[in-house]
Amino acid sequence: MVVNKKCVSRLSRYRKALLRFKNLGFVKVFSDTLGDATGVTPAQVRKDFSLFGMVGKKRGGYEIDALLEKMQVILGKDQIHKVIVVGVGNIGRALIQYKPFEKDGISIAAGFDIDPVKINPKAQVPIYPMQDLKSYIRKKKIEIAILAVSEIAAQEACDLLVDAGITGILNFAPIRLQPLGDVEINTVNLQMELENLIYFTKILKHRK
Amino acid sequence: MVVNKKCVSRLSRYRKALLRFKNLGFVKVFSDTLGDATGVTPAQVRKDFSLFGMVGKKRGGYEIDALLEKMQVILGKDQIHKVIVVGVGNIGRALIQYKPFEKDGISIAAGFDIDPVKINPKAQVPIYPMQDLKSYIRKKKIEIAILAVSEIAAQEACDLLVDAGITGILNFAPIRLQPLGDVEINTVNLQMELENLIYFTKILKHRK
DNA sequence: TAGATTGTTAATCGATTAACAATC
DNA sequence: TAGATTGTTAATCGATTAACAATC
Repeated sequence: MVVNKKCVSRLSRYRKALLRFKNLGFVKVFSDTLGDATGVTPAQVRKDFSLFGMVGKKRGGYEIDALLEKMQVILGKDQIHKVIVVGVGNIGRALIQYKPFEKDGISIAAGFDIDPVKINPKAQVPIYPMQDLKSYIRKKKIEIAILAVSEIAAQEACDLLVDAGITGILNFAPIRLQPLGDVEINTVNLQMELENLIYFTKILKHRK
Repeated sequence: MVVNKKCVSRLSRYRKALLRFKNLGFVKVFSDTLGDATGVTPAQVRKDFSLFGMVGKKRGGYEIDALLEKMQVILGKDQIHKVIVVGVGNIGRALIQYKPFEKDGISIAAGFDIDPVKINPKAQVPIYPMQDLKSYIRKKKIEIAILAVSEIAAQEACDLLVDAGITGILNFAPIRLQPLGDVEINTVNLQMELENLIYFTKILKHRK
């Protein structure tokens, strides 16, 4: 079982490129071709594939359909994943309305917020009060939550989510969450990303 | 000159923790304390500091104020950075309104979009048509852009930005941009992040 | 002084890449 | 068959950690 995050991310990238190839009418790819398309060395492609148990034919390359089918299963693309959004501020609202998720098999099932003004159970994506969070997660068997609350509220919300049985959190609060239970957390720290860019931009300038 | 991305990200983290310590009235920290607070080994803290030329006193630890001052300069916190947002869809709009940027010295100066309906030069953060992009960047000496257009429009928009002189791009389109010139690109791929969570969530379940 | 903490060097670890035998 | 490409092993690379001498 592959537990390397980068490796799994590359798998997503391969998959996307393969779908493109398939659309163009291709049936097979070589590690070389796919590497080119994804910015990865051919050796890396072959290594990754063998790690995930995807085999090709010496000299014949890899069959695109076979690869896609296997990836489908590995990445859980064989079913639609229901995700909730906790915190319906700017970011939360944007993600609730974010279209591209749909075609990726990700469906935003509901939003949650403490602010009574934001509650709207009748909306296309219903927004419920935080009190309903736990029962909703349990009833609908939600596993993944997007956490888009403020920095100060994030840890508490995280604890609630874990307690309710959430096992994956995409966190937009600019802090390192310290989970109480067994949960996978990916953090998108926008400030840090920009800070990073500012730093490297400065370096670029100095190099000239 | 440190060109390691992870290392710079840690610097952001240290800075944040140090601000917290300072607020609590602390004057010095040890690599041990700071490591604890940021989830980094003390050795890593010291290594990072020495890489950035920040020194402490043997036995005395590091002076918080001195560290912060140095970090301020390294991370460009001594000035306000004007950033533009290209693509005023769900994500773009959310980022334009995202409050926490302000206290981080990041100011969203303007938005740009091709859709005439979205243009609004009178708004608090004015939204201009794409035609004005290049002249705006040049005139206002913008260095960093947030790219929040659709996947199909992203590469072209990227080229425009680079041509106009942008040196840092925070990209939200789920593709690997292939820049024409010298530009630093950080990509936030939301689909991939969720896909990743789905994968690891599945693993967690199987382990039980 | 004795003790604690830095700063740096060396060791370790993990991930990527190169190389090449196996084989289609 | 000759040639090309996989699959895997070994080499390389880079980043993290451990260790410890220097020193406050």
